[in-house]
Amino acid sequence: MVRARKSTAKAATRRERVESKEKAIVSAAYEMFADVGFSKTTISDIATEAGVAEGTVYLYFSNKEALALGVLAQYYEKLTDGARRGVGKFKSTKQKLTFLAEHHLNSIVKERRLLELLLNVDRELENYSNTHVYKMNRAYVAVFDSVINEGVARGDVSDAVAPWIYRDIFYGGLDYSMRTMAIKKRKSGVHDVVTGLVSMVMKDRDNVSKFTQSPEISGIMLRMEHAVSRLEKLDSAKARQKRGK
Amino acid sequence: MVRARKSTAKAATRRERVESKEKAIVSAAYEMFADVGFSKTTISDIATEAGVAEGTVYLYFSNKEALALGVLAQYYEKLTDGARRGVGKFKSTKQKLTFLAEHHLNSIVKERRLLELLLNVDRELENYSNTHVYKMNRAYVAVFDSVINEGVARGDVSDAVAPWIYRDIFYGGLDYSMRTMAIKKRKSGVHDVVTGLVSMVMKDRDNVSKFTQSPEISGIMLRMEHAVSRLEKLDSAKARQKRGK
DNA sequence: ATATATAATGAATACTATTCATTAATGGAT
DNA sequence: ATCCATTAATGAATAGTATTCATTATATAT
Repeated sequence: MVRARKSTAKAATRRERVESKEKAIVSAAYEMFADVGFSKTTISDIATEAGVAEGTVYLYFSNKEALALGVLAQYYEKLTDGARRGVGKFKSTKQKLTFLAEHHLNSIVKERRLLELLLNVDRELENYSNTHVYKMNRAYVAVFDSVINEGVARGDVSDAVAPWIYRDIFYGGLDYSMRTMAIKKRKSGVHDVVTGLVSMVMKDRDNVSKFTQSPEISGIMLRMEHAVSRLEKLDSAKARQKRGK
Repeated sequence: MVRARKSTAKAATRRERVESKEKAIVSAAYEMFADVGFSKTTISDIATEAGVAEGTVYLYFSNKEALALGVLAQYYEKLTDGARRGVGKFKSTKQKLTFLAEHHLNSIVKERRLLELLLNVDRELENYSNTHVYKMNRAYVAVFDSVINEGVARGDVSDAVAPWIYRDIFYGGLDYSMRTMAIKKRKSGVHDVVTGLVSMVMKDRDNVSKFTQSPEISGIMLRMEHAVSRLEKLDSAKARQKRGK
């Protein structure tokens, strides 16, 4: 940790040094925001941790909130990267969705406070749609969207619901589930949440068996079975008759 | 607004006066938190609006955050009341869920900042489960839970997913949808979100018709129909034969 | 009417984000 | 190598706000 800030000194060009200092500040902030939350970490703490003076922070970020946006940008970068990588490894829509759900849950469980940071900071701005974080968020959820669109094309996902609604239900459901799991202190629920959510998004093929085993359908099938077997007997009888003629 | 604080003077007993003053403070805070958000309203503003001195606020709430919890308690009271009333008016699970979704969405759209307040303040506390707000939250979602449990008993809702997971998906989905609608500035989506969400929670009976009209199933049914009608013809022919004997 | 307890006040305190006048470091020109 | 101009960094000073607390007012009981 002491040596971490040496990276500042190593860099050769001025530009590089400046950039690495910015990274040092963001990293320090990232760590502390994730650790004790936004309101409880002071600029002074961050500056100390990053090995700079308080005023220096303001050379890189216009205020504490802007710094939070910087942290979130880095957060999304990690998230998006993981999502893209993972989705590439799977073939079926169901597998891809399952991966995305698990990946999201695991990530936000570890850095739960950053999610809160996101929810706070986010829409204080009026022009949120123009911020960098917004664009990073779009990039992240674009991974989900493309899986959904592909799923619709393949017939795995119903097109009765708009993709953006699936998306909000998916991530809203995951985030809220994470919260209640955190409160209840059981992480056992992860699997149940993921399968529940995925099954709700997928046009569930398994439901076919539920249908065929439902009283209505199975009753009809039974009657038809009888009818057909009777028909077959008659048919073969008739055939024998004909042959016998 | 000037006259609002007269209610303080009207009360007869000391206890009543104290309680009405507490209400005045909470109401002032409620209004301002909902209006400009937590961080941008000062205790001084709240005190002025409530017609008391700054120090007085601290006689009723130990700090700003505790005041926020008081505000949220009142918020939940309203929400829960509306939810209970409305659910009572409907018979079917689908109608009840639809009502709950619409009620929630409409409420949080109007007082969106309070939702953010909730998400912020909430789990800063380690002992969140012991807070009053937590209990109020439980009371609110209990309305949903009872609808789900009833739905499962009636066969309208699959019991493959745990109620608490339905709940998090439901409210998480609603809250996140509200946010994206707020960003995109279209409130047109409300209906789509509600029907989408409700259809995902319900064991959708409408899917029966989708199945029976699907190429696979309708093909089988057609062939069976032919077979059975042939059987019936043969049957009646045989009957005629017998009678003719 | 007085004493005692309860409530309310607002100036003083403490904590932090943010600014800004001052100082240091850097890289190119001579 | 030295100087100059530009860029970067510093941290003490400022400003804003939550919170405390010594003091004052009000209400109830005797």
